[in-house]
Amino acid sequence: MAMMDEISARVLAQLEPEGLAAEGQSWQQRKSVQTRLTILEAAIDCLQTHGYGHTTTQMIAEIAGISRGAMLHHYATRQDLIASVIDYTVYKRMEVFLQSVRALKDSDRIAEMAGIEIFWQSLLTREFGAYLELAIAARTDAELAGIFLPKARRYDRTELAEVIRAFPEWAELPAAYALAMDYCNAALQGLLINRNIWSEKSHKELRLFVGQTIAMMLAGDLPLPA
Amino acid sequence: MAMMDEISARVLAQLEPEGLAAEGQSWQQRKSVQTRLTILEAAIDCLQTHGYGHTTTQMIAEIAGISRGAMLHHYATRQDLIASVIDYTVYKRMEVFLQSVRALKDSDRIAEMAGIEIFWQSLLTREFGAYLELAIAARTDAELAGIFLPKARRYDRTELAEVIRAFPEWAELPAAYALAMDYCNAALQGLLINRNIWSEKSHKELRLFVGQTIAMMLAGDLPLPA
DNA sequence: TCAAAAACCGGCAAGCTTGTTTGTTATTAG
DNA sequence: CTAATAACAAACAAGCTTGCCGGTTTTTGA
Repeated sequence: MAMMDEISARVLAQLEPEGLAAEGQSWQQRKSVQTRLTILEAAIDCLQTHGYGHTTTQMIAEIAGISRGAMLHHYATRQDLIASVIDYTVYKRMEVFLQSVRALKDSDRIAEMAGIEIFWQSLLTREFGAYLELAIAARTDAELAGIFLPKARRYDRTELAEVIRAFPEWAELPAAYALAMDYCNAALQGLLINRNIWSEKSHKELRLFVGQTIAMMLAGDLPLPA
Repeated sequence: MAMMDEISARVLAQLEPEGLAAEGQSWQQRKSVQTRLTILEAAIDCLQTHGYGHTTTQMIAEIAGISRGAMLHHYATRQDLIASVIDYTVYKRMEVFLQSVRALKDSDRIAEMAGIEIFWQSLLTREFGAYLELAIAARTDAELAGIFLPKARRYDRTELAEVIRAFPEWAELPAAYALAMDYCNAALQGLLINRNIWSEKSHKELRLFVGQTIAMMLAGDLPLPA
């Protein structure tokens, strides 16, 4: 448990956004950090609720409860704000995930489906909702892609390198591990974007199936592609 | 082959958009249909290139090569146009898919991976690019969701009911069939939205793995969830 | 104490998007 | 032939979004 905490701290430090760490400084700096956090949380809400295209700076300022002028003092342009939102959502995504893993008792952790369920729950958070909006928007917005893709790839590498510490049983199957991670992400994200189209029953079945498949990979019961 | 054509015709008729079928009418009607098709194709291009949020009526008219006034004669509001685009993309998506299936020789059709490859290719089309944009936008746009979700669900039902005719070997496993369809869609769509984030190598591996899994389902080598 | 800096607020201009309106040309029906 | 209708074009008003600027209050450091 102590080792787990240490790992979490290290991983989070890797992804931690820049302007938000200084907590023990002057009164102004603490206030500034607090206001920025409020703005970023408001931006996440707006992204999740209204989508990237319909999220305006006015809207974010209103949700955050400050004037637009004050917000532009902290984030000079919309792009500056979005860049910080990306850092923040990536950070929070990993934070939520590690927190869930840490909350598992060891007995639960080893049980089948526990990892899948944590993955799935992490996709239902506000943070991932915002992240998905940015990921989709980056596909058609070259400027956004320029700042989003490097950060997304960095998150992926970090996730790959650290999840195996949370589920050490995978260490014995290094070849299958990376595949299993991608598989889990792809299947569950695909499930997510079809959430409003498919029936709840189909959803549960497919989620069970994915979990079952991963359990079989772990048991070595599924052949890997050449 | 003749039977295949007949099925395609029936399925396409089910999904065919309203104002675009009348081909043998007066000169004006033919011209009108042609212009509408040009507009819809332009809209697909814009959606795929600039995303739902940044696609403007002005932009669509320019790509289509007509004035905005002329376009608004055919589609009075932006919503009217989007609704037609949804119908049209759903129609084209099925058309492309059935066309690919029909082009398969029977020997190829039975081979493993053929179905997966067709699915994957159909996700790389302009039509599906536009469809995905609308699907994502519908998650945060209640008005769009109102017109998109019913059509998307109808497409899903049609796909489920008709793909089994193209791959009759699944008829012997009715319980697994619906699951396999959802699985295929979820995994490949999840793969698609991570296309710019993951490496090409990971992509190929995962695509192979999904195909392999489905082949195992077809062979009855994978247990189904309770 | 006091000047500099930071946090914050409100308003403004420029640009873009949408929907409407008015007008012109081409086609159809009686 | 002629009146009605459809296709098309251009201009306009209203609303929104963004970035910028001037001004106010609070905090900091010398």
